[in-house]
Amino acid sequence: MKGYGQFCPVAKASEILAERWTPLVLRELLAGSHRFNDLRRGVPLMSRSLLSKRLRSLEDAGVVERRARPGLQAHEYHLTPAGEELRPLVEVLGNWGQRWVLADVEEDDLDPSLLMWDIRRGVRTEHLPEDRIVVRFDLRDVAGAHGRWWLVVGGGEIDLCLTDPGFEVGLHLRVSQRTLTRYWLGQIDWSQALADDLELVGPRWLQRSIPTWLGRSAFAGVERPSGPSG
Amino acid sequence: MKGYGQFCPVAKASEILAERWTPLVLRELLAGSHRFNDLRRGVPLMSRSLLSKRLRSLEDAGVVERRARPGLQAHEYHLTPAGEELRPLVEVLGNWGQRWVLADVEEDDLDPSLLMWDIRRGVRTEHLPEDRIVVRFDLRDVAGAHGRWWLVVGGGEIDLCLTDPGFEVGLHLRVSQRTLTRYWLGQIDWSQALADDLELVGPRWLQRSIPTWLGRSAFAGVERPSGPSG
DNA sequence: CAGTATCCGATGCGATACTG
DNA sequence: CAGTATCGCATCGGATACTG
Repeated sequence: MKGYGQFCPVAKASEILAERWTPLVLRELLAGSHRFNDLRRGVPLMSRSLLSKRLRSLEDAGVVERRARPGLQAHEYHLTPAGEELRPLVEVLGNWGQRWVLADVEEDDLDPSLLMWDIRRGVRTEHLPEDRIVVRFDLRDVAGAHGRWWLVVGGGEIDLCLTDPGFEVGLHLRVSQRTLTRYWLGQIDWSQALADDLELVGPRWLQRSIPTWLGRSAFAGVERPSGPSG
Repeated sequence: MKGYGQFCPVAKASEILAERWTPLVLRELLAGSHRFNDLRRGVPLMSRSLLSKRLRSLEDAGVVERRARPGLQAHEYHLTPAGEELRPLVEVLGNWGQRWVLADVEEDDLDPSLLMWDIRRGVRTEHLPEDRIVVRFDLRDVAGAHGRWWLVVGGGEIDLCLTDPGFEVGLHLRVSQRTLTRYWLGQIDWSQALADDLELVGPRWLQRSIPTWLGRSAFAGVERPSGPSG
């Protein structure tokens, strides 16, 4: 049996949406990913076959539209109007998760690639300095290739590299992935991150500017129940 | 693997909420069911073991509180503050389902018990006549025991019976379960139901009053995309 | 009534290999 | 790159039986 055998709108919506991975795929689509491998980057633990299958189900459900890319046999995945209207759902999920679930970040949920990809996507281009800056991130507790990143920003351009792009590094961050994740999520502020284990090396003015253009999660501002007025 | 391995609030919330049956269990709790078998009535196709298991998971997640009932070894299930804050989630799901999924009611989703139970719960007591009235429903296309119902309303009392309670029947409805379901869901109005296959037998004033106190789904008023301004 | 324990079949899903 | 097909296991979940 697939459905719930109920005419209730909550049940009919849940048949489509309350499946494993589906809300995360929607989150990625709503965040603006359209290509298969871009979507994959947002859900790295999901297998290709399953992502393919889910996209197909969502297409059948009228949530996703698959557009062929001319020449190639690849596609682009876009939300239909019905899919766009799922933004409130993902927001409500995220707000609730931020308020009630993320008491502490579990070790299993840390993922340096996901974090850096989010950071890249969240850079506030409107607050960037004019000139190009290379920011090096050293995630001190991450061994191997995923422990060093170069973020190239400025001049309307944002790039994230796992290998040294060669330009001079303007600012160098050394921080544990936990602290950077907690800052990203809004659990601690910049000064608390500095107090924990964030170290900055570089010109004073750059150290000052970075929190203005380094974004945070869309849910960073959600008030927690144990907070001031909760 | 159980979780999604992501620190994202959407992912953490989905680990708890985007599981099979879970949104429907939440719907029932939000609708005010607290006892195991009351919950079951709202999700009749869910097995007891699974409902038990889900309630346990929700308890572990801090969404449900299980209270022992003194003397008995039974419990009452109540939403915690975190659980109460899931009301917007269920509303968003229902709104979206109403707008985009319920194009037509599928045969598999019809369920006379669920429908009559919903109707019972939705009776607008504040619009009821003073005196007790017995309304008999004949679901003409439902064979067997679930095709005849007696709704006893009035004087602050609402009862739903599958067997003749013995009182004099004040109003008699004959209608297909599809038409009654479509009215309940807001897909057709009362006059359209009468035009389809709804027949009423009883005093004129009672025929007039019934649509004022017979409620409809909480999502009946949600505008459909193909509607006037969509 | 109000569940819990056990069994076992369905299927969900990841791994791998393959294709244009 | 952008997926799809196949295989096999692990888990989910329904049926049944059992308990206080």
